[in-house]
Amino acid sequence: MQGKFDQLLEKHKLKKTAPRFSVLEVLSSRDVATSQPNLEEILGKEVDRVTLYRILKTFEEKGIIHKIIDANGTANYAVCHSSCTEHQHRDEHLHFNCTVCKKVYCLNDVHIPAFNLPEGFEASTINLVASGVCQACKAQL
Amino acid sequence: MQGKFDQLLEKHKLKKTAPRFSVLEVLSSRDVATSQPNLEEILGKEVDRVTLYRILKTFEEKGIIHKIIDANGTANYAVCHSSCTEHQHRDEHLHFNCTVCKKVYCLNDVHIPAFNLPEGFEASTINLVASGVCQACKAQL
DNA sequence: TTAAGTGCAAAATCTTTGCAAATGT
DNA sequence: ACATTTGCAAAGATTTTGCACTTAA
Repeated sequence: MQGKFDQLLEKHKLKKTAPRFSVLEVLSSRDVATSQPNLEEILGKEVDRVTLYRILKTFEEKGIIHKIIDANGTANYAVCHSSCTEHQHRDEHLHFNCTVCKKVYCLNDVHIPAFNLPEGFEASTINLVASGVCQACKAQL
Repeated sequence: MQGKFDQLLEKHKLKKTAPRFSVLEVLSSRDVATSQPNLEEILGKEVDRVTLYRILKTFEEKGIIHKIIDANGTANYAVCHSSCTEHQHRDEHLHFNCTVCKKVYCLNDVHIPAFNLPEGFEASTINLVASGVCQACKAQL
């Protein structure tokens, strides 16, 4: 299904280049968010490190992928699940950061419960990251 | 009230040095978390950058301060509000990251609501960061 | 053809490490 | 006096910038 990426890039008026396809392939082949260092490792041969920075930045601005900062401050990326646009990201679901395998799971089904902010505060984005041991890693203990 | 810091350092078997007092003074004089770059700026003359890294690391390990990674992946620090120990941090309250003034507020009064993790996942730490415009900044618009 | 995108080199930052000198107990 | 802690210098890592070359449209 190559056409999927074609459409995606077209939709955002981005040129269909080899490095961009590589990035999309890696990110969409995974059910978890991928850290930038990890991406570099995987794409090392095909995509220049600087190009990767620029692609990730562009994709994020266009709403194609979203960035999750994990507990260590490392950027992780995942293709946007629902309808992110250039103007508004909608990735307000729970992320789970496994401390053993370092994976960041996008738990799309768990929605963030409501809470009250003090008078005068207004939130535009909410980020909920839980850290602990994931399903898979716990099974191996 | 100099004695407060003295006690704090004694309690954790840390030597009472000038740089450490400086860090504690800055952090506790503020009701918001302070970013590391900001700390460097403030302490630039009195504390070496490397020393600052080490102090922050030590303090965090001892449970004297806690680290909040903001939406940009930058580390922010605040003195622990309640009873953090070397073994367990209890900073599971909401943080509010203002996109205008960049401050990170510790909203100790807003507790994180409960949510259900999928089978097999177990969270040891929870981090909830809301981004938006804070009280003070909104008033100035 | 030409604007957008890439890759390399190099600058600018940020973070860590090693070690001698200084400091608190 | 002795173990800790600091400050400097230097290595390592990360991120950004500039610019010539390449490529998709």
